[in-house]
Amino acid sequence: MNIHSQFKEICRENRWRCTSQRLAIYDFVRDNLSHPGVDEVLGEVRKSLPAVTRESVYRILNEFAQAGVIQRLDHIASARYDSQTGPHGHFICEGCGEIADFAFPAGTVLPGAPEGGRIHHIELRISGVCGKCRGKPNNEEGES
Amino acid sequence: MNIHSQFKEICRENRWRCTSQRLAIYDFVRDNLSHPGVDEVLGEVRKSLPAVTRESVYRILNEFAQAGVIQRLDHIASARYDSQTGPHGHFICEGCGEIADFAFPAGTVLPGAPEGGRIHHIELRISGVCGKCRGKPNNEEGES
DNA sequence: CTATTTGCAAAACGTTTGCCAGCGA
DNA sequence: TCGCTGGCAAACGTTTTGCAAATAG
Repeated sequence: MNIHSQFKEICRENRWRCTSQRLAIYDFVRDNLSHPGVDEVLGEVRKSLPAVTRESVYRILNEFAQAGVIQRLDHIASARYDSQTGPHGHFICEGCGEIADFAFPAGTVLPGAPEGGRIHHIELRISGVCGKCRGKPNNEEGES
Repeated sequence: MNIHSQFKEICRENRWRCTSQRLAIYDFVRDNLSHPGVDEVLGEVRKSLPAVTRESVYRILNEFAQAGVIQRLDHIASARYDSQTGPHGHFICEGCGEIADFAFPAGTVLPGAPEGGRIHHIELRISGVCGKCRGKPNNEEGES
């Protein structure tokens, strides 16, 4: 299955129109391991579609993320501060934004600093929906 | 050692003036496990110092974070997207903003969803300074 | 007394939104 | 044809910055 038909499949699943902008963005983002920002995507996509705007890139990437095709990495909307500076875990609710701490499971092995680098903070970050926010009206989440 | 003298100690270490605003913010943030945002801190601090501004809270919290007294949780400045949606690790350089993937160390135990919640993404996030950014001029980081 | 720090105001920045024309189905 | 979508422009909220007055040392 090539990228184009894979894309059409995804469009059908999500009831999206198969537009050139969506395809170009999907084409660049899919299998891309460089964690691009909006401007990287915009720059690349404009090589084939010069008229594309930043706003559309935002809209489409956010659609992709919401559908689970890709992941958006800035889970926390605005600045939050934590007095615990040592390694621990955070569960971040996408519904209410609440952040809950948890300890690392026993036996967790922490990776070392990359070649020549230095580590400041280690955080096992889990994003999802908390118990309170599931069961609320307008919540897409299934029950199971 | 009480909080006040602990605070004076920290001020001395960082060559800060020991102002009432800094003390009030330190007082609220220190040992606080609720991951407060700027407005939570502002609201609490204004109970004792009604004239404090949001801008000062930002400035002081960011100083604290830079000194390592607390941690700021939104490590990623602007939106970044990742085609890998499964659990993996990210090393985020505070200097250049680059994000590098790494696999979980063998034997890593992933925690389950919290009571009644659902997990969307799992990420072991490490922030620090990469090899390239150390050794650069204007870099506070020591060598060792 | 001096240098730092605050409050104020405004800028800067990234992101989202409303609307109409244009395009896909 | 119909309605989703993209481009445009403008709004929006958060965070940062320049400056003069206030204040700690």
